Formats: sequence, structure tokens, C-alpha cells
Amino acid sequence: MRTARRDFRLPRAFYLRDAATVARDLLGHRLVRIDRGRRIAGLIVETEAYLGVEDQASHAFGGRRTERNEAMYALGGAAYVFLNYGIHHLLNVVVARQDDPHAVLLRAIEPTEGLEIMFARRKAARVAQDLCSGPGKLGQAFRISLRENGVDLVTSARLFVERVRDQPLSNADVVATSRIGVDYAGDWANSPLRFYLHGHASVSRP
DNA sequence: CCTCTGATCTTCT
DNA sequence: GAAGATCAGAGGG
Repeated sequence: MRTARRDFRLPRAFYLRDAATVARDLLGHRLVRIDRGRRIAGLIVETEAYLGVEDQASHAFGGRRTERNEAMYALGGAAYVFLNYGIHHLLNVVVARQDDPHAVLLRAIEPTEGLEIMFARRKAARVAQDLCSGPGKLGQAFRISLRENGVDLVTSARLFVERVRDQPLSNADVVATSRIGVDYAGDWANSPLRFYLHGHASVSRP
């Protein structure tokens, strides 16, 4: 006999916390994308927290509010997708209350479902760990585009996060470091706001 | 192993 | 006009 097992989507309350807590807590849970009726999924293994208007590395620093970053001001649980370097679509999970622009960048995923679709999409990938080991790569593998910008992960049928574990991660499983590519951000460049699962093959820069 | 660079679009100066 | 929450390919050691 097998235990009846259901996959529960992370609820609204999960996202209504501070960005560093959510960034750490998202590790090990499953990002799911339904695209053209096909399911693509993987475990979140690397994240970065961006802490609203005070954080010099954040797109919302100083209260900046433009057409591009408008989704950062949505209620926690929304997706914030932006085009980086004119080429890559980066996926963030918005957290905290509405009009408080905190977010968590998803930087790497361990693919678990739909690998053949990802390989077809990511020509340069030779092995599974090449598919989503970076924020631009996972955007490509999961076919994230600006159409997903503002989508609510709590209610959407095509993009959401499923609960995988019930217990908190132990400190030994999580590494916290400074964020990648934010050297311009003064003291914020050194804050330990990047989190990844210790020793995981799909992490972008262990 | 490493460093360098092109690609390409939004925002701010 | 410049820089950016990046990636891949080329070239050198």
C-alpha cells in the first residue's frame, strides 16, 4: 500500500514574510510550470533576496517604480519577470504586502520533470545540471517570458510552487553568501542574501 | 583552467 | 551614452 500523497501549493501566508526568510525557505520546494499542457518542474536550489526600497541592489531602490518593475509592488505571491541584459528573462517571487517591493530571485533549479523539453529549449546544455544552473538558464528552460510577469503563483494554473518538505532546513544544509553581480550596491553588495543548498550540483556558483 | 567579448533592451544620466 | 540581478563561445596558458 502506498500512502496517499498530495502536492500542496505553497499558500499566500508563505510569501507574506520578509525576503531573506522566504528566500531561504524556498530552497528544496518545487517550481512547476505548465506550458502547452506539459508539466516542467524542478527543485529550487539557489535564491537571492532583494529587500525593497532600501536595498541598493534592488530594482525598487529609492522607491523607483517604473513600468518594468511594477510587479515588485504587487502582493506577495506574484511573479516578477524582467529582461536582463536585453536577453535573459529572470524570474522573481514577490514577497511581503502590497506596495512593499521585496522579492526573491530564483537563481538555480534541479530539474525533475520535463527534462526533454528543457534540453530542446537549452541547446547549449550537455547534462542535466546545465539546464537550470543560473537565473537566465532556468528562465529559458521553463520558458519564462514577460507574459508571466505579474502572474499570481498562489492561484495560477501555469506557474506555481509546490510544498516538498514540512520541516525547516537545518543550518548545515544551507549556505548563505553575498549576492552575484551586484558590486555596485555599496554595503549591500556584501550582505549574505544569497542562499543555496550545500553541495548541490545545479547551484550556479558553489 | 582562465579571461575576454558579443548579444540586445530598459532605464537613467 | 552607459551600465546592468547573464550566458556562451572563442582564444590563450
